[in-house]
Amino acid sequence: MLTRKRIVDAAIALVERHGEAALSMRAVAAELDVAVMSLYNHVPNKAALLDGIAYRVMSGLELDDDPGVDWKTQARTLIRAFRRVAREYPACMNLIVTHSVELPFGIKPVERALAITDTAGFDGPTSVKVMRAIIAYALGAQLRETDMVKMLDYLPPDPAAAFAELDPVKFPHVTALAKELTAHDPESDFEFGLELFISAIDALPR
Amino acid sequence: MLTRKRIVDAAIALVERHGEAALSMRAVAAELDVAVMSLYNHVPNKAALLDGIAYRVMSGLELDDDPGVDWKTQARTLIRAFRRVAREYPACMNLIVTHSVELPFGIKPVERALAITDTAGFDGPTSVKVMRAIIAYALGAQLRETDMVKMLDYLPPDPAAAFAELDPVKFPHVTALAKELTAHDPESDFEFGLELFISAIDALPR
DNA sequence: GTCTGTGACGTACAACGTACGTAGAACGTA
DNA sequence: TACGTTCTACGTACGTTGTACGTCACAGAC
Repeated sequence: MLTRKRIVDAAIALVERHGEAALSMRAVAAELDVAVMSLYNHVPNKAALLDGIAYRVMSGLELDDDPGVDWKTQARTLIRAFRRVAREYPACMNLIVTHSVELPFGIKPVERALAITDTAGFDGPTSVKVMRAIIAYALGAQLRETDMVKMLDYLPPDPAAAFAELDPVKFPHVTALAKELTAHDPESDFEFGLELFISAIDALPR
Repeated sequence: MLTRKRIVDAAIALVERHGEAALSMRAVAAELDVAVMSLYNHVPNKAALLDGIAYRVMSGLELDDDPGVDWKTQARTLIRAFRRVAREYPACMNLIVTHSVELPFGIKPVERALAITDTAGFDGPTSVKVMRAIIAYALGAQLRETDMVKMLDYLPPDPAAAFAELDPVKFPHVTALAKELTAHDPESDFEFGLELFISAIDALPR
């Protein structure tokens, strides 16, 4: 029996295995060993399938509310939950952020974030701005990461050498930091920015 | 005479007028009143055309180096230069960030950013991390902004009402902040996050 | 004149999303 | 058992996309 759930599952598996470009209705149908048009009995169109992927993936967000700890720990936990999902479905997450499907986040995470900023002591308008800044950072970090991967794919076998070959007079810092610029530890990069953000929020006047 | 420059110009105009989805080789050819395949004498394929768009748009970045002011002002100026470009070519910028074309930024802005963090007194590795965090934020803010626009398009005529109709018991903060959540002032949102970031960087140990 | 590019173009093809019509299976009702 | 209804899987077909390939007109060198 064909089912919307089975279709979305197959689509997710397909995207994770062969990338976003491989996601076509025909490919999904082949994956499930059915005819293409059979899919349309359960999914109105491809955009809806993307929405289904986004919803399914985002549903994996673990929003365990532990009101015993301080707001900073709560905030870190929430953001890292997002990161965990992104690590579990990297290709799908990339698809979600770049296609801005439906509400990019559900409402539950938003509620959770606003609850956290509330316990941190901020008024409503400030809470919304803080949340938006964090969302922007999380989305952007995700984007930058896939950019980085793509860049390293394109670049010659030794990217650091390519950087170092630039004119050191015109690009003194880039050439000097060639090693750091091509090294790539997404997790520590992300954590660095996250702590930066949280400390800045902490320093904000109430 | 058909020219790569004319092709890229036409493509940019087309994207800004009718959106990314309207960018097809055939549409560009029609815009220039030439046959489709003539384009391929100057552009190897569509991906290269996207790269051309990205390069052209990003070249509009004004990187006026004014070493008289403190690093915070320099940083603000650099980031706002990016914002200015994004405001001038919103649709193209959206295309660039979502398709992560080529080097997402050129090398010159990177050099400039590292120079700024250098004068701020950070060592190399820290400078790279700081720069990456800022890039992530700038990219994400851009993304979040177009998401927001799309969301407001989809939502019913009065989005605030839709938010407010949610169950106030399950979503107390969202319903209470319905007005702030649907209000949308990209510039002030962006500036808020930017100042947050800069103050956090300022507070960082050297 | 002839030769050699070079760039504009037409045709053609594979892959895509999907509108539409059909056929068969499952089921309640008589 | 017979019949009508509903649901779902499917085949065919169309328009649109990127682009490989071959052709053809024209410009400049000799």
